[in-house]
This record gives sequence, structure tokens and C-alpha cells, in this order.
Amino acid sequence: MPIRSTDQVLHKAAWLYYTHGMRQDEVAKHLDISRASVATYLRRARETGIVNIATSTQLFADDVLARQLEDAAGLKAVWIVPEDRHALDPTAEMPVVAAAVFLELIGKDDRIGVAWGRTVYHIADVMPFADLQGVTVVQLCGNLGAPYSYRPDQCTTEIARRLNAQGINFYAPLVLSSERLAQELRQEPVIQEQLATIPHCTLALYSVGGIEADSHLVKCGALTAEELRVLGEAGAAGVIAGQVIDRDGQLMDCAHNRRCISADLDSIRSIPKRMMVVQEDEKLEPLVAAIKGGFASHLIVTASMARRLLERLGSATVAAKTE
Amino acid sequence: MPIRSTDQVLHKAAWLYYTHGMRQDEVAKHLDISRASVATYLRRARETGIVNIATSTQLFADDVLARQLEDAAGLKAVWIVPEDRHALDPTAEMPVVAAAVFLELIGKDDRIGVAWGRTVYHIADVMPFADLQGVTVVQLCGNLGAPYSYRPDQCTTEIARRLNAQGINFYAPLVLSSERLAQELRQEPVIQEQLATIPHCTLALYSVGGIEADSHLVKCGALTAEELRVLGEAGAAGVIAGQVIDRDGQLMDCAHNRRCISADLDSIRSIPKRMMVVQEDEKLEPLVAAIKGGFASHLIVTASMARRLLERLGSATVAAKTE
DNA sequence: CATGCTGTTTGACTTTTGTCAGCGCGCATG
DNA sequence: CATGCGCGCTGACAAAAGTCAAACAGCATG
Repeated sequence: MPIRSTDQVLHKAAWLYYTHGMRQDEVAKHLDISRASVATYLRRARETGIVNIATSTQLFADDVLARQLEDAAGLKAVWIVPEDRHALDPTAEMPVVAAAVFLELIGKDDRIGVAWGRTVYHIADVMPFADLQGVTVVQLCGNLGAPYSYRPDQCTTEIARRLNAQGINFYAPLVLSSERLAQELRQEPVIQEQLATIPHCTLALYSVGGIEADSHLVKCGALTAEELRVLGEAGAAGVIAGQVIDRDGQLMDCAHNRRCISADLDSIRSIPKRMMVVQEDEKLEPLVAAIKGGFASHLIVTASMARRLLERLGSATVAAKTE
Repeated sequence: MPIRSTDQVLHKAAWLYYTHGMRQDEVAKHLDISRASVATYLRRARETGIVNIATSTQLFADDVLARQLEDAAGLKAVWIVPEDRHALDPTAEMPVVAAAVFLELIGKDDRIGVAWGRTVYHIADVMPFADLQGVTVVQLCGNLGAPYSYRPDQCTTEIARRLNAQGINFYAPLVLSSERLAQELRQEPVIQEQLATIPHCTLALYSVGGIEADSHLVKCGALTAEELRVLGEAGAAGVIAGQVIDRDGQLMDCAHNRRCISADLDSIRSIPKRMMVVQEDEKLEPLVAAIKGGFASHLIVTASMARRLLERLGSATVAAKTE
């Protein structure tokens, strides 16, 4: 991206207006341009992330339910998207909340792992622009197209672009047709090096996939509905970064997983902040598995999902809580 | 601070207006209140930090001088406050820049050490309000009043208040009249525990003090001008968190330091992000000492100071030069 | 139970900001 | 060297946001 001479004046206008609280006409006088130009500059500054306007996500974290869920599931923080009738559409709201929380969780010079799926795609789509030079966004899983979404590499790239951060992709398919080929590809230095950096991430962003016939993996052609059904009978409960996990959140020992090029599950688990976002009501069981598997430290769900999850976990970990 | 019922509606108004981009009258309709109230709420939301409007400090980091200084002094990042005639008053500007940079450097759940001095006081004074629950602000040095400034504990408290963070103080004088008493006080559990948490800080904010007759320590009565003059002759070059350091940034072996209750210098050095802000033109030598001593990783200075520092460090590889 | 105090809400008014057609300048092109 | 094209700047107007006095509600107090 070329450095435009206007960037400097954009910055300066934004600084005087937002940080010093000058009025637009004062800024205009100071910079010796028309006020109309100042207005234009300020809009551009907001659009490009030179100026960042963030609303605290406290609103969504301020909930007894959130506290209870944190305790019951051993999570670091939970955000709840309300669903009462005069609230906004929760499905549309969730990615917005997720994007805001995500931005709050990012620190300077963080390395962030981004996985893939419908949810992540929607989050990328509403991600505000910011000026986070020094941040690196890395791709957590191999590539695969889907009718309605970006590919994983595009997802990573889009988020990096909006944050003005560095995006690091790797170009391998998510699934290969043979285990041998997958193994060999994983050994390739260019792939191996990339995967080796994942444990250095400080933050991960993903959802958990379901294992129904219309799940993301099936829609994208990574697996057939039939294959997934069989896996389900064998104990599969959800999908993390393209890999199938069982009800305890452990990697399934199956052909699909062996043919997959993606972040190693233990690497993901070792990332300090693991931000999981779940939109769909049907994903209770996958989410339970993901939590058991240690894939979430920060969780964003709807109120109804939170209640069901709490109930589900309450009976699962009866011994853990008193009072 | 009591939780007011209005906080919730404040949050909601801010969310709809800033995150969803609704107009004030739309928000008013949505919340069933008058537009004038929405305007009031939004101002309060900004004032209390529920909404955070931050301008990238890139403007001040985008400078060849900054890059050169980073290389020459081995610093992680440098911000330069310009001094050209049609810029704002650099003395007034520096604390504003420092506060903005400081906010950018803070991550969720960080522990921040704050020292004391005129500069830190000015920074606290222009610190924007933010909603950083989870952040902890700790006091780096013992207490001492000064005519024009807060005490160290008030400085810490003020910054914590503005960030909506937790402030942790310790109540001991900065200097005691006898070394024995200082030593005994340092052993006190309540003090010792506090000092022990300092190496867990992720970010420190301070300046470096000078050793002239009108330096901060003298003005506050911690030392007489004469005592400081003698220390200067013995090789003192600056002051870090109340403690006198020599030209290499090492703790001076002197009575004052032994009578001081403050963060151990090695603890300070072990903090990953050490943000040093220097306003005064006369502080070149103290700053050189502080940099040699490893007390800065992030530096904020004026353009002229940056130039002099660069020159000084260029020839610094030779021997120390007295003036 | 009236009284004064404090803090919130609102309608009406003022100020500030957003927008957009049109102008002017630089630059490539015939 | 004239011509036309693209782009950024501006003036004037419309829209939105800020402000304030007055009304009001809650609450402690004489």
C-alpha cells in the first residue's frame, strides 16, 4: 500500500479534532484548508482506522448468566447477546459483538490465529477498521472454498487488511485425497514453519463446527454427509479448524483428520486467549465438546444458548459447585 | 462506586449510536426517550470511557528520526513530538501524546506500574477515560507530596480511576530519615508483598528525574540541593522512581537510595514495556543514563531532544564525558 | 406534610457537522 | 498547444448534534 501524502494531513486533522477536541472550523484554520475538507478528512480517518471509535462490550458481559457460565465452564470471560423482542436481531448482532470483543482483546504486537467458517466470515465482514501495525494475523487451517464465504486465506487477509495488520497465509488444501500426501505436505518446510508459529499466537478466533448433514464441512465438500454421519456414530461431536473432535474435545482418530492440513489441536489449546463465537442454536453439543477440549477461554453466545449450556454443564459437573 | 441503573441505558445508547451508526433520533425512538437525553447519554458515555475514541499515534512514530533513534538506542519504539512553529505547544502536547501512546500499549488484564514526577502528573491529568476493567495500576515508589502535584498514590489512583481499572497503592514514605528504618519498613509484609508484584507488571510509565538544584526530588524536600550536588560530583546522572542512578544507569551506592522505599531497579528493568516520557530539554544526560540502564523500551521525546540524543549516542560508544 | 435540594428529562433553540454540485488545477493525450 | 478527464477542494445549504432553561421526580429534612 503506497504512502499517500494526504495520510499525514488526515492524521493531523484527526488528532486535532478528536484528541484535542477542536471544532472542524478550528482545525480548518489551523491546517489552512476549508472546513468541508476537514469533514471529508475526518470521515476518511474513521474509515481507515486512523481514528478508532470503540464502545465497551461491557454491556454484553454484564450479566449474571455470563458470570455463572464462566464459573461452570471454567472460562475466562463470557459475552451474552440478548434475544428479547425489542433487542436487535441476535443473529445479525452476534458478529458485531464478536468483532468488538475481538478488538478489545487484541494487544499491541499480538499474533492472532484465525480459523474459518460461516461465523468467522461474518465477523470479518463487520470488523471495524483499525490501525494495528505490529499485529500479525495467521491462518489456522488449510484452504477450501465455499459458496457463500471467503476461503480461509481470504478470511485471514480480510481481517488483516481491516486492522492494517500483517497477514500470513499458507497455501495448502484443507483436506487432501490421501493420508500419505497430507503427511508429506505437512513436512514441507514452508508449511511446517507456518504451523510451528501457531503456538506463539496470543489470541485465536474461531467457531466450532457442527456434524449434521448440512454442516459447513459437508457444504464445502470436505466430507460427504454420509462420511460425517458415520463419524457421528463413532462419537464425533464437533469440528475445530477443520478437524473432527469427539465428545470430550479430543481429536478423533479418523481418516479425515489424517488427511487434514491444519493447526495441531494442542497448539491451538496452548494459545492464551481462545475466543470462540457460536451463532447457531443447534451447536450445543459441539460447543460442549469444544469447551471440554479446552478450546475456549473467551466465549460469545446468545442468551438462550448460554442458558442451555449452563444447564448442560451443571448436570455434567455437579461435583464442582456448591451453593 | 455505586452501580447506577442508568449505566445500562448509557451503554445501550452508545452501542446503538457508535457501533450501529444509528442517528440520535433513531436511538431515542428505540429506547423510548427524548433525543436530548440521548445526546446527554452519549456525552456521559464518552466522558466515562464507555465509548473510547482514540486517534492513532502513528503520526508521531512516522519519522526517520524515530527509526534512527530506535536503532541507535536499541529501543522498541519511539514517538517524536514535533516543535515546528505552526505545531501546537510541544510542552503541552507531550503529555497528550504520552497518554494516547500509553492507552495504545495497554492490553486487557495488564498490570501497569506508575512512578511519579511532574511529567507523570501531567500525563495523568490529560489521560482519557476508558473502560479497562481487569487492568491493575500499581504504585512504583513510596509517597511524598509536592506543591504542584499529586502524591505518588494519588497519581496511581487518578490513572486507575480514569481507566476504570483497579489501583493498588502502598503507604510508605518515599524516603525515611534512617537507613535502618527504611530497611525494616521494606521487610514489612504489606510493603514487601506489594513490591514483589512489580516484576509481574507488563507495562511501566515514568520519566527520568534530573539532578540539578531545582530538580523534583529537591523541590519535594526528599534531598537538599547540596546533597544532590555532592551526589552529582560522585557520578549521579538521574533519578528513576525516586532512586539516584549513575551515568551507566546503575543504582548509586548512597545514603539516599538506602533510605528509599521504591521499586527495585532490577524489577523495573524486568518489565517488558517500559514507557519513558521526557519533557524537559535539560534532561539529556539523565535520559542517556536511563537508556544505558535499560529503563526504556518505549520512548517519547521532543524532536530536538531526539536529535541531541541521537548525536550523543552516536559518540557514546566511546567514553563517558563530563560537562 | 410542606420545603428545599439534587439530579434527570425534555422542548425549543443554536451551533456544528455532513453533503454535494460545481469549480479549478494538474496531467495525459490527440 | 488545445482538449478532456479525474480528483480534490470549496461554498452554500440541509441535516444532525449540542445546549440550556424550565419542568419534574425523588428524597431527606424541618
